[in-house]
Amino acid sequence: MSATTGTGATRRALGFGLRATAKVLPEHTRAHNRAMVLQHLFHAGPTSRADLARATSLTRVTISDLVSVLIAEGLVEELGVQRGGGVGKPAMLVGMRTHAFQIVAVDLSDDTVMRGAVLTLTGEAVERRCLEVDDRTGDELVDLVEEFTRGLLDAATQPVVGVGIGSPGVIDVDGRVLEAPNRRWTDLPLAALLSERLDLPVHVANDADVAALGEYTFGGAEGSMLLVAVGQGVGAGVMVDGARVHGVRHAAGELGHVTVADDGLPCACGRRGCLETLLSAPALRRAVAGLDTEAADVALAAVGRTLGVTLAPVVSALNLGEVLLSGPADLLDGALREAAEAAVVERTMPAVHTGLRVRMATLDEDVVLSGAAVLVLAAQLGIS
Amino acid sequence: MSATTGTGATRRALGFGLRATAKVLPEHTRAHNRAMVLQHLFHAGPTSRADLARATSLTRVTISDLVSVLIAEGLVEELGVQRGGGVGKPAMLVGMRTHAFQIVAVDLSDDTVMRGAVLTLTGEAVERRCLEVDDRTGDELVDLVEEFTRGLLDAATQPVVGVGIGSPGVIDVDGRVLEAPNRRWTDLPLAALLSERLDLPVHVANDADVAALGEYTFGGAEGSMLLVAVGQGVGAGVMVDGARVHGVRHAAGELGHVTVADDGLPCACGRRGCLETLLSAPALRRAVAGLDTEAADVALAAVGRTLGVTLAPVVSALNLGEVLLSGPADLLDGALREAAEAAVVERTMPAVHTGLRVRMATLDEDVVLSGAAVLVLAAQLGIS
DNA sequence: CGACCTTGGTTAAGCCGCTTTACTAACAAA
DNA sequence: TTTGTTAGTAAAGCGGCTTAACCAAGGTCG
Repeated sequence: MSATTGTGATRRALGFGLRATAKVLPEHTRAHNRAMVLQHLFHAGPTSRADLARATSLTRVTISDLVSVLIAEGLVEELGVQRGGGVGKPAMLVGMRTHAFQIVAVDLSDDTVMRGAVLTLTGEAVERRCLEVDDRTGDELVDLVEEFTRGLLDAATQPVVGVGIGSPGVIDVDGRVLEAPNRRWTDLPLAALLSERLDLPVHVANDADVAALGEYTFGGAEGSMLLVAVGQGVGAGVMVDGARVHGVRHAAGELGHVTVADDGLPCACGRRGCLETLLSAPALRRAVAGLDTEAADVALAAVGRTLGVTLAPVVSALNLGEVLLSGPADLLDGALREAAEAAVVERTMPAVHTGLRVRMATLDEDVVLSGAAVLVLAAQLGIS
Repeated sequence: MSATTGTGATRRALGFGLRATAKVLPEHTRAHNRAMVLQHLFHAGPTSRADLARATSLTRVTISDLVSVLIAEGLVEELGVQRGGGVGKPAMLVGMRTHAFQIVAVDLSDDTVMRGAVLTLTGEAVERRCLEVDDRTGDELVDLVEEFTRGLLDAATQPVVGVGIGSPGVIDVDGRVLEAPNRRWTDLPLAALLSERLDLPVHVANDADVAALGEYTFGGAEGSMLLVAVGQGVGAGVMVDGARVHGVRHAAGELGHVTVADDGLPCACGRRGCLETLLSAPALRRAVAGLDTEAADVALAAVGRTLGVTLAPVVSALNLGEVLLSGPADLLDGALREAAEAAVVERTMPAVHTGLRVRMATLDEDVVLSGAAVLVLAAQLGIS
């Protein structure tokens, strides 16, 4: 027989044992290669057509064609010839028009205030807004999000590619909020709803997942990484081999309610000793309240160690390259982080922990907004 | 701008922040759709062209063309008309010729004896062989594997699609053994070497990873799952959203040397309290030696609980659907398994553990052989 | 200085792979 | 027997990439 090589088809588990793959058409080829070009321009900056061809291993002909379409769409522009090259005809640089389009991003991770921004395609904030939530929940909260988003859309000075939203809760790939107790959202198709009302592509995902995505694309994080987002609670976003992990019930990353202390404090979830009872902004502030620096560091290190102990099996199972901490730096970036790193290193084998870093996220308060932007970039342009 | 939708391009992290995607050509479209057809025939059995078209959402024309090629290659055959249908022309069933090709699989997970088999495409063993290793290591062991494989190839009664090997150690995607201390293999391109010598496609992967793959394809396991392989040590294979997890340094699944006891027994790795000091066939046998059934169950339950405590964060981070245990059933399938399941459930939130099962692997001693076969099926035919 | 070389980019022709449309084949129901 | 329904094939067309051949615009070198 001929040793024909099949593709590594993207698979998805469907119920019991049935695997579905989607058909691929010639135009998907185009979409893929187009995304590859945009991806390159996005990360490497202005590039000549010839260099694009070399980078993608497509031919100059195909690249030229592709670029001409992108120029016609306004996504790309010619930037003049590259001076000072060697022999041969000097190259014409083409680059993404990163400021000619904008993205609206909304961060719902805080219970009390929603934050939003108008961003360029490179994630620079052009306009920021905040809005008190005033204990609104359920449909009322949806209306408020819509209104808030409309305001941001009005503030946009360029065509908007789409809206990205990071929200707490369990959210499926289509942006349906399956469960977000604090918001009183259950099985709410938030993305579809807003997309309909705003007549724009809207993408919704879990805030911690989105934060991980943001760090991956804008923060330079590795493709196998876990981000621990510390706020009113704890969540995590996980990326494996460059792809977001969703899990069987879309609940991947729900680390806040793993038991970490056998006779720990009671938790809001009804059980005892959850990670969240120790590691959350309020819990940490309580833990260090009234202590001098030294004593506070001891307390923080204890929490850090617990985090490290909890993450060691995860790091081993996935052979992660990085663990990022996101949240209040005064609490996390110090004794806590160091103790967590030490514990992970101490409790894993060298093959797993060599090269591993436990570090702070680089995007600070904008992680979720940036990540929400990546959600849009990835879905609309294939960039991440 | 036009709201063009990009593809979810397959990405891979390359060093720091650089992402590479491979170009896609029209013929990749073909390969993908071809794999999809084979995949369907493999899992659903004989199917008419018209049903294949409906299942894949390709047109009957394309399916007919694809099938005719597969028939010409000998991979597929017509099986006569489907009797007793409703109105209309009765359909001609086509099916994979699962017995017209064979796969050679080798299991190197045991230190002392290598096991191998000639399998049909559905994983049925046609011939089994064993060979004492006699403390051979390094190049000598490679030669022995080659000789052993040659024997199996000679025993094959049908054309062989390829050779699959499951081996302990850290192994990269190209089948290069980066590190396998007990075999004295370091940075050994085993797959390339054997492929060259045997003039056949050879695929090599970690034994636990391969076991997970086997359970996924032949054992009906879910797409987000972790398999704990207990033998002379402990390893794990992880699948997330239907794809194998490799990790940054190809060391994903190395759970044996996670610390689980703060002042535990000394481990061969030089540290103390590794999971492997409690959970391995020898360690378990020692633990229950001389105990009556009840006392043995208490001892096994203690280990099971430790395993559950270790896995709880992993299950939460990935929202796994299943955890499988593979190894000696007399030790694992009972108090140990139940305690592990109880601990995972007890220590994770409902959204994570509802629907989760901790169960025994179904393929018993053949897991690694079956998995090695899947390695070949996936690489050569796109089936998994 | 002009011929030649090198590199960037475009045009034309061709192949591959899918779709739509239109056809034939084979059966059940009326 | 006619009609309707479903399976499968044939022909034409379109999208998307490649190769081959070309022009453009600069260096290098005799």
